[in-house]
Amino acid sequence: MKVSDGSTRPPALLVGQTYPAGCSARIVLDHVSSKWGVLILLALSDGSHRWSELRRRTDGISEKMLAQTLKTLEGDGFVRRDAHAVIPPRVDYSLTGRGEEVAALLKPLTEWVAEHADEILER
Amino acid sequence: MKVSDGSTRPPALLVGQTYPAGCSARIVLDHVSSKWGVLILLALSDGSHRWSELRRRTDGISEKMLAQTLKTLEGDGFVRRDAHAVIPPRVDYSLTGRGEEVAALLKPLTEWVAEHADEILER
DNA sequence: CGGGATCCAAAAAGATACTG
DNA sequence: CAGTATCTTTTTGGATCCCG
Repeated sequence: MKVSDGSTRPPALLVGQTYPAGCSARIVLDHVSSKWGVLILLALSDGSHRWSELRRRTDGISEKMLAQTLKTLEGDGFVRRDAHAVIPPRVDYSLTGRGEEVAALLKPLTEWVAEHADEILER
Repeated sequence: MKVSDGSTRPPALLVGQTYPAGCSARIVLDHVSSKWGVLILLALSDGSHRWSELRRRTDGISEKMLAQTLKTLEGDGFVRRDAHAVIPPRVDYSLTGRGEEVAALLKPLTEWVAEHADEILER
């Protein structure tokens, strides 16, 4: 008899490992802790922003990566997208409740890094 | 008269932005929050481990990326490398004080993600 | 065992042009 | 303005060989 639940993903925890490759935690962690994911979650942590604002605030990001990262974060339910039917178009992005939760956890990390970065890189 | 301090890196903060591209905070943040950086800091947060252990614990990592990530984290002063002059060679990796600090900040994030990942990805 | 060096294939990121 | 489509460049990863 088959006991598989049909999932193709590895379990969340294996003894002696951090997380198995391809497990759900690794997938979501990659989204959240990705180079641009962190910065966008951070940029949205002080409220709603438009596409063009996010592009400026997230210095150095390409349009492609902004679109891609926003879609990923929206797909994970971290970011809400509000498109207004006006001309010229206006789209606002903001954090969901779930997004606020991770952003709150991200914040201490980024603050610690910002405080110590110069010291870390000197030499 | 020139007032530059000789640094080629942007300042740590600019109004209306998260962090400027290429600034020290962004550089260190990329190291810490990188796909493998997070997992290795996490793997070391419960104590010292050997190369081969880290390779197994960090499921899916290649030798190349393990070496590269360890060097980066060592260069940033997050990881300490202890090579014992024995045959066969034995090298232990552990967190420095600074490494413990970031790992402590990383932990709540990874735990939150591990707890919610399945729910986030379902559908 | 714990790597470093090299070469190649694949994937991710970036730049740019174009569109509703 | 807010993207999409396309092309190029960079980064990553795997495999292999070598060495102390």
